[in-house]
Amino acid sequence: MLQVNEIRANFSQACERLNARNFENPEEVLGNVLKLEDLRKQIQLERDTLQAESNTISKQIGKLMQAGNKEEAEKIKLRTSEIKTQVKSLEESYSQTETELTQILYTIPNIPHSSVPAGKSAEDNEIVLENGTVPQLEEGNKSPHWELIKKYDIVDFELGVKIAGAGFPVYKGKGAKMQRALINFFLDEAEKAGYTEVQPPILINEESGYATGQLPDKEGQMYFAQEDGLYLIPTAEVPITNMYRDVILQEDELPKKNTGYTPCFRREAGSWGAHVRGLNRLHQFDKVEIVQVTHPDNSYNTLEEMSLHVQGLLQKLELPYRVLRLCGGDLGFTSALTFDMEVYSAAQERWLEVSSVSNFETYQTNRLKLRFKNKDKKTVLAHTLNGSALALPRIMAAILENNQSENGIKMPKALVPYLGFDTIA
RNA sequence: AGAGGAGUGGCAGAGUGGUCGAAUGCGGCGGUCUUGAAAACCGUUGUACCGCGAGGUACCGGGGGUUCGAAUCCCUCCUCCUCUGCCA
Repeated sequence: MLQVNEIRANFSQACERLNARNFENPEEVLGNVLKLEDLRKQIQLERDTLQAESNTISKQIGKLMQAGNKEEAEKIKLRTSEIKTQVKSLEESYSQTETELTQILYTIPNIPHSSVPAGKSAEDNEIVLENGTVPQLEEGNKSPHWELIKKYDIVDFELGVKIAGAGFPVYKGKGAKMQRALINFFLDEAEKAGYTEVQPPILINEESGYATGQLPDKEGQMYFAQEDGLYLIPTAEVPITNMYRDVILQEDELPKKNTGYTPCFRREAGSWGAHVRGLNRLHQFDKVEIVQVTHPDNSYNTLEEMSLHVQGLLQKLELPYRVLRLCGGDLGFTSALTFDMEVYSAAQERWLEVSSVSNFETYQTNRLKLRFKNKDKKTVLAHTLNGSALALPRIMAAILENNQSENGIKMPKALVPYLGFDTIA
């Protein structure tokens, strides 16, 4: 959620940046925010003044009662009942105004960083760099992963359909082992990079969903357990970042670095099509996430650091990849700047997104009330960042496709100690 | 899941209708003393919002109510502890 005082201080700049992500009528919407806040302040002033008077009178009544002067006390009581009705109605318009204000703020996405290119869709994303060589597969060994997993019997979609439904694969044998190996590899690498591992709940309450911005924006994309009012997490970002909700840190405690492995659940309603075969898009998948809470001055250095960490993983897995700077139209609702990492999937002959590394600046911390005490002992909002490091299914798809040959599928060296085998044949 | 008990400032813990934003202790911060440290002593020490300021308002698990006035009384929800039951 944007900070109103920031909107006020940088109004035209905010409007201009929101245009970069195709937000409609920023002037009108942000203007409304300011108007509503002014109104809120005005109502508060009125209410507080009346309340102050009422408090004073109440104290007088207390003294009179103690002195035994009941008559005088009854007399001034009249005024307080008058105040009471006024305060009550002011109270109502206050909370109404405040609700209206937050409702609007919930609909406003984060303001894109100045480096975010304007653009409508993924096609306008900027390619920052490409790394690694795209393998040339020989004819006859150019199968997409959905054929390979059948051939070697390592992932079974039909079985998943029987148990749950489409998009819930069953990993079997070496396929299951690959999952476990990747999770351990990613967690170990994150730990080496200074992240503390956590295992959070994978169901979250409504408050957590609002705090990191999945609600109300992505309501329909999360599975919901009606009976208990809990959502299945779409990413570990939600529970991990929410560990710091309502927390005031000391400046020297920053940065906070956490990593966690969780399953992730996405309903992805209506997004089934040609490009979502096999492991490309699932309702349930595994992911290791990295999350940082930083000083506002450092968050963009941290974003770079996190991006390099993810790239390091891809290099160790010997996967060709590229890094994209997302354009305004493709930028997530809560993000100020996002880099996507895509690996090349040699049989599908296309790039697959495997990680998204984002800086949310204060957009999340404002809702989280995640702050720190700076050197001047002032309490200020921290910045949050997170990134996938990494999401498993598409990594698995790319490893399978890129390393296939007539002798089977060769595993990346870095993974062999975790797997206990070097080939799937 | 049932019965009982409890939720107060960083922590411990008092307060059961009026001057309580809240005693006291510990911790933290500043100072005196000391070559330095410890001890001792003195002072200070929550958050948010409104106001140019003086200052004001709200917050004692969350929400609602009674009252001129609520940490204190009532309702409701949540959490924790103890016992019983169930269970990976």
